[in-house]
Amino acid sequence: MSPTKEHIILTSFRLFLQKGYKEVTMNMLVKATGLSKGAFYHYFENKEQLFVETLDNLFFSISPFNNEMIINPEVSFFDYMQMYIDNIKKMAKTVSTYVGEESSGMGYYRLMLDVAHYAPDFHKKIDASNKYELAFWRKVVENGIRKGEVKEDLDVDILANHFQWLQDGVALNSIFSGDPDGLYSNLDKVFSQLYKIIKK
Amino acid sequence: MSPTKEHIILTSFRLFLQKGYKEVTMNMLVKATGLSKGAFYHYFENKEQLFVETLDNLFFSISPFNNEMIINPEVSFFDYMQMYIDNIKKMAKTVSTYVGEESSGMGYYRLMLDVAHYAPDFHKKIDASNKYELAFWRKVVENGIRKGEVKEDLDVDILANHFQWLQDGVALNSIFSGDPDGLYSNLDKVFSQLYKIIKK
DNA sequence: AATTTTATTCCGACCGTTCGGTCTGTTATT
DNA sequence: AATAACAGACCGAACGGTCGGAATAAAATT
Repeated sequence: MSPTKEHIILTSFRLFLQKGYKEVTMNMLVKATGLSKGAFYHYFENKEQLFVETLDNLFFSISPFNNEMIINPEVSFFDYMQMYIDNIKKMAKTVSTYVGEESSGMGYYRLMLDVAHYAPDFHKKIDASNKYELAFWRKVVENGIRKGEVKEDLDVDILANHFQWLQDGVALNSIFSGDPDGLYSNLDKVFSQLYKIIKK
Repeated sequence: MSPTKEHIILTSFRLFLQKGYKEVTMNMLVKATGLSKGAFYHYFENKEQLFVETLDNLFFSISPFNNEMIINPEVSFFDYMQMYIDNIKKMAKTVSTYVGEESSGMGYYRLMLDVAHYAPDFHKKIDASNKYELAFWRKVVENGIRKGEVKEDLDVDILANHFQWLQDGVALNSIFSGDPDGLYSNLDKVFSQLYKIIKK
């Protein structure tokens, strides 16, 4: 990909993440990139395609999962929990790298809503990502039960969902309360206590 | 308040809830109300003030709490949990009454983001509402512990937050997955299992 | 009670601005 | 010489908002 195009995409992503699709105008993008209208419409058909291509390149690369997250039967439930929190932390760092300092994580949710509205196809990708995350928790829970670390009279699906939902809720709340750092400490606290009561 | 103004506010709220602030144009509102530009700008200074006033009248009246939710020491933790779920259900029903059928609950979150952006003062109200909800859970948990229904070696604050975050996470997920009814069943499942493990 | 005056409510054509997008021309690359 | 990479003036449409006036209701005067 041409360096100019890459520059456009990165700058656009930053702005979309800060303000959302509708709030970002082409002239803002032109100004922010230091380029011209001509350059934009040379590389992209229209604003919507630019948005979609931007998402395709960067939005879905932000994921709390990496290669280390592949399930290893040796690793304990507790360690996976910590690993998960670390990855959330990394992901948040990645987002704030793109977005600079402003707008905290609010833009991330805004963008998810825009995705649902302007690029309904990507909605499936978000769905798939959620499914993947759920499958992760499912395996971790199963593993924990098999190893005798976690109580066995618990419904695996519900507990897997429990962790995922809890993470979503904490993230949502830390974003809306404007306390991005609360995400980690709160996640740590509530996960630890939950672990304490599901531990055999 | 004049019936016309009330009509404007209700119609506007419906549309804002469906599409978000920027996506709703004055002409759409004019058409939807069956009135005219003149009528709008007779009652409101500009679009933003209309938005703010609409929120003030309707958005903040939607709350999962009503008079029955005042803490009664006689009521068990379990019953409060059920009551809470019922109120969530009622709240969702209220929203869908306003919004008609479309747009599910996605619009609710979109509107919360718009609130944070266009009416930062209301951000405090959302905060206050969260604090209130948290205080509710806190009392319920304390009461549950005092009555010997809930394990006493649990941190009250964390557990109170736990329930609230969990609710947020389930709501967020059911909205994004486009399964509004999943909210109730999932909430029921995960709350029940959580209850099982915090029960003395 | 009838009539005039005043104020309110509402209409819709219209305004300036901004939006996404186009098009012609210039510069750099091959 | 030909093509790709940009620049930026420009366009029609749509935006939020204005304004003079018509319709209606309320108050005042006769």
